[in-house]
Amino acid sequence: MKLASWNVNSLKVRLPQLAAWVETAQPDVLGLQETKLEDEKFPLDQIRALGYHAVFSGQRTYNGVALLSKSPATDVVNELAPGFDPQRRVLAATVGDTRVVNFYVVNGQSVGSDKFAYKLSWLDAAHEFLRGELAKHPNVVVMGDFNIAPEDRDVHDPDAWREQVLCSTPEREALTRIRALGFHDSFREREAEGGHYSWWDYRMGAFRRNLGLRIDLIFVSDPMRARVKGAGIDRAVRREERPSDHAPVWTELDS
DNA sequence: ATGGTGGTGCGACCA
Repeated sequence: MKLASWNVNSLKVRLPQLAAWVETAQPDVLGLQETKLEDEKFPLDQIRALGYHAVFSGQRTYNGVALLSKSPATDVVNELAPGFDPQRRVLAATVGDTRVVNFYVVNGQSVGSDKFAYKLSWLDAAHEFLRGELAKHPNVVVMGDFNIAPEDRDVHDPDAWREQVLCSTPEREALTRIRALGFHDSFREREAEGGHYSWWDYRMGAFRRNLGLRIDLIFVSDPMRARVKGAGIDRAVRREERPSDHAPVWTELDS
C-alpha cells in the first residue's frame, strides 16, 4: 500500500500536475493540503476520472484538506474536537484496515506571535485527537504538512533556523509528544541522511539552491512500523512549471 | 535595504 501527502497550494491551479503525478505515482491514499476550495467547488469529477474516491473539507482562499483513495473512505471526521477550529485543516477516515489522518498544521508565522500560540494549542488538540484515534484503531497513519522540521537534519541551515518558526523547541516538543503516543516517521525508518527536503520557499531561488526543510511527514503507528518498506520525496514535481512550494512525500507499506 | 515569490482575488492577507 502506498500512502502520499502533498500540500498543493491551490488544487485548482495544481490539478493538471496532480493528475500527471497520480498517473505515475499511483498512491493508494493521497492526503492533500491547502486546496483553497469550498466543497461546492471541489473537482470531484476530475478526481474520479483519475480513479479515486475523494472526501474533502475546504474553505475559500485558505487551508482546505482532501483525502483521495482508490478504495472508498468511511467514518470521515473533519475536526479535532467539536467546534474547536473553523479552519479546515483536518480529515480523518478509514480506508480498508487503516485509519488515515490528514493534517494541515497551522504555520505559526513567527515564534511568539498570536498565530504561534494558536499553532501550539492546535498541536495540543491534535495530540488529544490522535490519542483517541489510537484507542479506536490499531493501524493509524498521520500524514500532512506539519509545518515543523522534526530535527536539524531536516533543515538546510540549522543555525540560521535555530529557534525560528518551523524549527523551534516548543514546536519540536509538541511533535515529540505526538510521536510518543506511538508514531514513527516513516521517512526516517528508511533514510538517516540529511539533505532531504519537502518544502522550499518560492523566494530567493530557494529550490535551485536546495534551501529547504522537511516539514511534510507521514507517521505510522507502532503495529505498522515493520511494514514500512520504502519512503521518499518526489522533488522533481517542485521543478515543474508553476509548482507548489511543496513536493509530494510518500511511503510504501508491505501488504 | 525586513528585500525576494506565489495564490487568492482586486487590496491585503497568508505562507
